[in-house]
Amino acid sequence: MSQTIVDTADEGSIRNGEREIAPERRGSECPECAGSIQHDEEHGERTCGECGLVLEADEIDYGPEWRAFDDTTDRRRVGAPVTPLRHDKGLSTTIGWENRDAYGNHLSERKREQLRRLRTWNERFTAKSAQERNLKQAFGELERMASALGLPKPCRETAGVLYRRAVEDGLLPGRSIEAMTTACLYAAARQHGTPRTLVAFASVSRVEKLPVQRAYRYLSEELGLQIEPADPIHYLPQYASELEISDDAERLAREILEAAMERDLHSGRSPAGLAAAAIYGAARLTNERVTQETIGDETGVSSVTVRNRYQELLAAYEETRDRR
DNA sequence: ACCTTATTCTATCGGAT
DNA sequence: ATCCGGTAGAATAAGGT
Repeated sequence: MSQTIVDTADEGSIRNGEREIAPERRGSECPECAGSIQHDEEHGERTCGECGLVLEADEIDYGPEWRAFDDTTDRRRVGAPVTPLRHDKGLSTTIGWENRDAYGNHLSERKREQLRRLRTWNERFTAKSAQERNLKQAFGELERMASALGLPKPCRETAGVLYRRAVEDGLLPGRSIEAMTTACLYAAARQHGTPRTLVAFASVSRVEKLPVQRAYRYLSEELGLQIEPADPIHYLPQYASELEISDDAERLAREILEAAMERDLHSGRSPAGLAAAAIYGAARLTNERVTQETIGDETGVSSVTVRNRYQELLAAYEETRDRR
């Protein structure tokens, strides 16, 4: 949470001119309804507590930078980040099997005994660090995929923790590291309410969708993960920004989805599809020109699904609206 | 592991703007 | 000319046996 403070302090200077955000938006009140702004670090968003308006998504990661920007030697920001993603340095030693010294001479019985004990222990340590190397590689992959998908830090950490548990519980044998890391990240993203579709993960991962899916099932089964179906509303911020939809439309889409959920229109339907359809419906209501094709391309949902969903979504929305 | 069912996808077309 | 809405059949997901 200390990061939250850093963010708000830096924001004014860093973001000046970089984004077209009206000054009043940086305050703590929502420009629409004057509700208080919640800084939701987990979702990487700043949202209004009252109306759900998302002011900013996909925030900058404020981790340590490892360098100083000014001409002083002050490296205040340097410091080891304490994170579950740490691993050991992977250093290890190998001891040869021959009972000879560096000149090829035979060793005394006493020395041989000593070497045997050393080998035994070295074996144990290197076995351990082999696992650490495995973790290191896996964490590197996690970072790569997470940043490709714009997933915030807490989410990556959860993924790291999940992966470590998976390794410790011996879930890895018979499965590729890639598939398992991807599965962990997928699970973590859903737990954190920043879901991405499996297809999206497959596109940044080095493995196909199927092994990832298998690994995910296995993972959630074995670790007893309780992950609820993704909430379509969580897809809205990313879709809206990819499609360059106005804030108004995004908020409208949110209302549409809420109305739909009241009527249980969402059960059995794919969350991503619902979100895409809500965006389309909202854009249509606010007279923003977006074709079903474009939505489909950007969201990975087919245009057929978009049109099938958006009509019933709008119907539900209008009904709820009329009752007020 | 296989089967069932509901949902989504691909491909396609006629009609509307 | 492009977009929309609908349809058929294939593919896929999830649950049950």
